Amino acid sequence: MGRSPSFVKGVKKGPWTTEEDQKLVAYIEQNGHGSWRALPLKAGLQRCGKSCRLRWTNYLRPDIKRGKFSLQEEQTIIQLHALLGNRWSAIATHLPKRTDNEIKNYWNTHLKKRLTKMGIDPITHKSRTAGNTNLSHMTQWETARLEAEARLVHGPRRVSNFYQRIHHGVAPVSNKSLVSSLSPPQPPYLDMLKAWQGISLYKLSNVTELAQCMPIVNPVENVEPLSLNEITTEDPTSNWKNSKVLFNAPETLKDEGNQNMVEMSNTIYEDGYLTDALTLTNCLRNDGGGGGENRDCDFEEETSYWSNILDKLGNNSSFSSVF
DNA sequence: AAGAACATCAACCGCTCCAAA
DNA sequence: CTTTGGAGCGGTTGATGTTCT
Repeated sequence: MGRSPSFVKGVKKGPWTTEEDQKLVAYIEQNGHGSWRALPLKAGLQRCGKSCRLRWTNYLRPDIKRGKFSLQEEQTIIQLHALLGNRWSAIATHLPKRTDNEIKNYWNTHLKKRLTKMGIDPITHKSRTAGNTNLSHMTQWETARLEAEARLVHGPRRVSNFYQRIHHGVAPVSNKSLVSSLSPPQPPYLDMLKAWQGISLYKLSNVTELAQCMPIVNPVENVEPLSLNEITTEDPTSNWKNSKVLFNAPETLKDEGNQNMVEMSNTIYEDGYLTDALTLTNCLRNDGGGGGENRDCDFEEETSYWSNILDKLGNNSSFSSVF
């Protein structure tokens, strides 16, 4: 694999030999990489600094996990891709020991094809059939989602259900699309996604920061479920900052026509910071909206609702500190 | 068995970002 | 404020491996 070696101005290209690898590893272990540009000369390599950096970060680094991606890793990639698009480095920050290059390759060679096969657009993460008919498009969408899950999930599930939820909405792939995706009226339960979009637009300078507070943390096994309604606090931010177990409440959401019931099961997470977009949404709603309840409202009402929330965020220092 | 077609993934290229001068 | 250069990112390439016909 790789490319055939070529020599330009004494700089070697193409696949690395074992000897070159050994030289690079030995040098970095002893001296650190320092300036990549200066490294090849010091390490006795006829490579450019860029090539050395790439070889080290994508292959030789000791903290790299190689081999097959686990189911959880796959789901994490899909979730994050739905939110971040092709921001591989940001996605890689949530997959310990995996490199952005590896994730990118895995997406292009496996996951993208798999989603396409399932009838899901790998760019928007929306069902390709959803817009083609006026017949219950959410039903089709849900069918595609369930089919996707059935194929993706082969064992017991205890992973974030953010994937499920985000598939009901627009998957932003850039800051620009984040902005535009806020404009059109959407089904009320898209508010989970809107929460993230709103925060990213108002509180974060870039999407990478958003990724860093994504709900991808270690699930806690064997913890008794809490009712979503048990999460009540005057200061919602302190709730999810300090709580260990946030919720594990089964929730039923209705689609926009109130015709199809969609069962959603939330997952318990353990962490000291924000763990789930729905938790955020529901905590913020304890000001009278009621946690997790279905809300039928028009776009204007939604806009006003989110303006209030964003005002609240702006006045809350502990919230800001999380980000 | 052999060639074609497809899949995989290490590595390169060109671009952007950002800190330092 | 502008310029410069290093580092990093995402898209793409192409050699090699695998499957299909």
